[in-house]
Amino acid sequence: MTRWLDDDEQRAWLRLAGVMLKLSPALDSQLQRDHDLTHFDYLCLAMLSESDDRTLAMSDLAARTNASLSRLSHVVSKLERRGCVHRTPSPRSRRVTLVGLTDEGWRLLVAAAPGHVETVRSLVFEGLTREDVAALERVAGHIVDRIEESRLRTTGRDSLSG
Amino acid sequence: MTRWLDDDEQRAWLRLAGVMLKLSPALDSQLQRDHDLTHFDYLCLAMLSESDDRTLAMSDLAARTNASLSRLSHVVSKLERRGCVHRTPSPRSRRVTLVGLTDEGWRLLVAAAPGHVETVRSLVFEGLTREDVAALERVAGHIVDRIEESRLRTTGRDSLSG
DNA sequence: ACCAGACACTTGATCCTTCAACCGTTGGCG
DNA sequence: CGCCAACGGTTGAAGGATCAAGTGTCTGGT
Repeated sequence: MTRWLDDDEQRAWLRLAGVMLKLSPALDSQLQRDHDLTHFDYLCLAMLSESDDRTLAMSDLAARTNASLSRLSHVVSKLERRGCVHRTPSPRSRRVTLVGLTDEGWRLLVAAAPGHVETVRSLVFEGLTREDVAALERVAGHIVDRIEESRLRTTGRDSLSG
Repeated sequence: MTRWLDDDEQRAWLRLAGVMLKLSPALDSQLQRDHDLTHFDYLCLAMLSESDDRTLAMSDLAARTNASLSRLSHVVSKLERRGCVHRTPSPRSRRVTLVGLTDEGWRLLVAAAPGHVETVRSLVFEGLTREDVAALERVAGHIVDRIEESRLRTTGRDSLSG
């Protein structure tokens, strides 16, 4: 019935699980210690900083940070209390709310970026060849795409395939 | 000052972050829905099932699941309440506690394994070449190793390097 | 014009994870 | 022997993520 993983796949899977289990905490821990930020907080600020007017709709920001709207909403509330971000109702449509990076948020991002990038470099990229980096991009992209597809497959239609 | 990421690295990093952000929840969600298990719960049961006597010391299990002792302790308590696992003081040393998989835990694992493996296969391995799998193992292993090293570097000695 | 359903979000409860503090045990050293 | 630092593990509180349910808005069909 079940097609189990062969030895190569099993080893690769164990390692990938290791990355998920260890890398997130490692990034969180550095950012938390140095700037009282989660890695996800940082990602939100970073994505906003790269957008026109440093502003995005909640949905767009959620898509770019790979997060659920619910998760994002909680985090934006937190960042808003901290003065890093502000919500505005969109003039285009009354159901979208725009999130904008404040000067305070920009300053925090600028302060946090070097340490974070240094951590990423030293934990991930240091010692990788250009081919490794290319392979990483390819495989990681493949996985993200497959997850995206499967989400569409299960939320899109439920009644087919029976 | 800071050595920023070049374009290739940045794209690869964005994708890897995407994997961490999306894959864990995807695995959790399937296991949660079908068997009321976290991916981490599952990993604990799986690691125990592959050990002699289906038993490990807390520290060993923590190492194999890439978890902190604290996290593991909470989870083992939960699995214990559920009857999947039991704690025993070790006869060898009074400070280690042994965790053993119960028959109930074994049954749960056997029931959950096919669906979980199917999910992993379809989200990760389907469509990857053998070279991709090898690259994944190599790169992921590299990252885990670097994190391990850096942990030793910062917890081992604090007073040196000044 | 109307209504059903989808969309864009928000909220509160619940659960999971982390953090700091703690306890008893053990190994090493004077 | 007696001390102390490190080890192995547990706990409770605090913060983060998820889930289910809710609000208000927009759209498409009739």
